[in-house]
Amino acid sequence: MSTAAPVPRGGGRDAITRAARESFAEQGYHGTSIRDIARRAGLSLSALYHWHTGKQDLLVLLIEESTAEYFRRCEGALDGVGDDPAERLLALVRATVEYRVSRRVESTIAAAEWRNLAPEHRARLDGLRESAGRLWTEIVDDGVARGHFRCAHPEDARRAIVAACNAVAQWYDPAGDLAVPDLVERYGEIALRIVDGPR
Amino acid sequence: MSTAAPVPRGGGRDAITRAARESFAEQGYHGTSIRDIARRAGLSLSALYHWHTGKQDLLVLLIEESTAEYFRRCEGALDGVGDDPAERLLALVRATVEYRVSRRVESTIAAAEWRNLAPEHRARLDGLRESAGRLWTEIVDDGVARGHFRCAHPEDARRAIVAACNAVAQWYDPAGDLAVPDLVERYGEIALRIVDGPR
Amino acid sequence: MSTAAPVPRGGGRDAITRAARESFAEQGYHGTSIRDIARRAGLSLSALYHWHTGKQDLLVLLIEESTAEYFRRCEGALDGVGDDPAERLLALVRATVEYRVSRRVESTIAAAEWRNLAPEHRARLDGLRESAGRLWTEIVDDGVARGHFRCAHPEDARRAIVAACNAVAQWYDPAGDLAVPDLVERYGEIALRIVDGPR
Amino acid sequence: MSTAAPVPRGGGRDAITRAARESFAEQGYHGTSIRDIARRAGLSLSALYHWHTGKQDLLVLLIEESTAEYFRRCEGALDGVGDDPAERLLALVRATVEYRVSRRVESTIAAAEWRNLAPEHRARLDGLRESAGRLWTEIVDDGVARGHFRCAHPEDARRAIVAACNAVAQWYDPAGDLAVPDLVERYGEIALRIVDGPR
DNA sequence: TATGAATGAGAGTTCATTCAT
DNA sequence: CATGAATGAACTCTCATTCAT
Repeated sequence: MSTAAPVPRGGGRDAITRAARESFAEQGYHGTSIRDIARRAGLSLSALYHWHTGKQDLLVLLIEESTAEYFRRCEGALDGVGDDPAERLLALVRATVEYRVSRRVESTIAAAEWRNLAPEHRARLDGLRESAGRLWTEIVDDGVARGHFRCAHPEDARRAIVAACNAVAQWYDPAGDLAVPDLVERYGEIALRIVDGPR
Repeated sequence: MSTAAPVPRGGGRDAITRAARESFAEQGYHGTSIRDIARRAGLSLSALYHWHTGKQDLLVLLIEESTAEYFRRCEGALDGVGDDPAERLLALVRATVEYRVSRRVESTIAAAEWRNLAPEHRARLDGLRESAGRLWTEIVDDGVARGHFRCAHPEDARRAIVAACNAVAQWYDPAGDLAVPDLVERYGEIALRIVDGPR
Repeated sequence: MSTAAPVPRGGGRDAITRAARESFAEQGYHGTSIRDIARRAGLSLSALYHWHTGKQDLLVLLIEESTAEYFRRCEGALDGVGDDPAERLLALVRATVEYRVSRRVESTIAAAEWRNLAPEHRARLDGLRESAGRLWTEIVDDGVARGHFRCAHPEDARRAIVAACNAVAQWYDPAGDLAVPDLVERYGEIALRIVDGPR
Repeated sequence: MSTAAPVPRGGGRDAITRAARESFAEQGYHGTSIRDIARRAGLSLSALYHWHTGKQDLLVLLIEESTAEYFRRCEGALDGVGDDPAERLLALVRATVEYRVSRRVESTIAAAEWRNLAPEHRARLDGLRESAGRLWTEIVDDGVARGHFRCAHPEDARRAIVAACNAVAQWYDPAGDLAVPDLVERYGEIALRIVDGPR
């Protein structure tokens, strides 16, 4: 099902994170044993401990890296556009959808296994998560305030948009016919409809 | 954190399912030990096995019951309305949102732990799940076909609506200010916007 | 595989010993759970404890009863014959073979599960067992002393005869063609050959 | 009662099989817990699982190895002699008796715990067992056919001989006065008497 | 008589992890 | 860099048994 190929010299670290990524995604954090990961990576248990301090370490690694990337993508996307709410909303939709399809596995792990982060790590990452959340709120609120968006319940509009974008990871098939830019456009359209913005 | 009250004689079965419900929701299926459940239920480990055949049994029980209820609610809701697509869509939104908030815990467990159902049970329940999914598809497709809905990508519209409704379970607070009928109205409005239907 | 028929009133006790007999024979003492027995008897666990004090009780019952019967049979057989060693040997062979085929199951249990008797019970039954053993020794020794049997190693002759007779329980099929009297005659012949007695 | 000496590093495997051997022999398969085995081996429970896949594995190991050895011994013994039935019978008696006393413990386990082999393993080993059984049958039948043996019921003769030889494991004391070659001679004599062969 | 409910101890097995080499 | 050997705690589940009714 995976990397049965011999691990290239020095490639141990990568092989392990890759194996952890797949295992956590398929069976969940608690459903995955550290032996599953080692086996999948084609390495010994001890090799795993040579590179990582433990199972939790692997989870943090995967979630932290991909969550940080999401945040960077969001900020980058917003940097590139003006202050028009619709434009900004579309930028955020694009960043989210692209992230969700390009980092399908990690983003799903992040969503499902967040609660299994050790408190110390969760606390730290909660900050990032909320920052990203605030970006959406600011944009929607601003759009409503300036009359670009017409929605009676901006909070719900925001939640609906985010939920719709996130759900993409659950069904999108990178090998299928639908190209990412088209996907982005579709969900931009949906987002604008939800806030009844200009189309 | 829970049922510290002594379990009345013969009340074991309920105490256990209740405890399982809470534990699975908080820590996930694999993250919950049956000792956790027994402790939470205020019973011995063996009592748990007196009432149930095992951990899997408890999971199936919770998921099956609530999934079946969801399906019943959907059909009931559609039975009560005519064949107008918008009306039918609103009925389904109402059934879904009401289910998601009234069975918040079980529905979340169902979503998160579906993969942990033993193959035999999953196979059986997959049927129910798909049937419910079809209800959405039929309505959206019909609305589009008859010109009541204007959306270029009905599949995505459907997914967005479902995702938005489902997400309600993650944040809605039954003890808060927002009443369920209002909640239903808000998400009905959002759904109609997504399909660009009559409002 | 067994008594699925409803248990006749008051027949509880018998149903249970019968079920224990079968279960111990098929799966051994430790391999049999008391629930197996109750299920096989078509009774509740509690009914079992109503009639017996526990699992050990059932084992003792079966072994003791059948061991005592064997001893009685042996003594009875010897009572009926004179003091000719060959005659006496044949009587003992007959008693043993008849016992082994008529109480096939219990005698096998006795042989296999003797070590699982609680020390108190084992001590008591060891006496019976040895008494029976002595009967063989006396006869063989007497036969040798009086010149009726010609064997250099009477101990081994005795062991060989006993082993051969006992083994009958492992293969004899009561429903088969071979009648018990014929069987007895065959093993009588074998026994006489082993001690090189008159034939 | 056993190996109290600290287990030398890397000597785990042997210590465990030795402990299993003793425990199974003394208390039976079901009567032995793997904790018993680990304790007796002077190792932790987990060490046991490091070397073996489970309790069944240990049973198979012991039975398979010793059953195979018995078969090898039989064939070896027959290879070394001509086609005279009496000679061949004596060879088989020797192989059996020697095996039974040199592998007293394992051979007893094999006899008592055969039914506890998982079906897959039992099926495989049943083959070996039957092959060994056929060796006896062929010899006795041949002896009768050629007039070297005079017995009316060769099947029973064969069973009696085998039972007598096997029983040796139950009482023979390697530390006692009786040397194995003498023992072999005694049972050879008994076997020849049973078939009424040339002495 | 007979039952259903409940239990504490222990079953076999797997867990994440450590350590000497 | 990497391994094989070993561990203690925890896992799911079954055991023989008891007790209130």
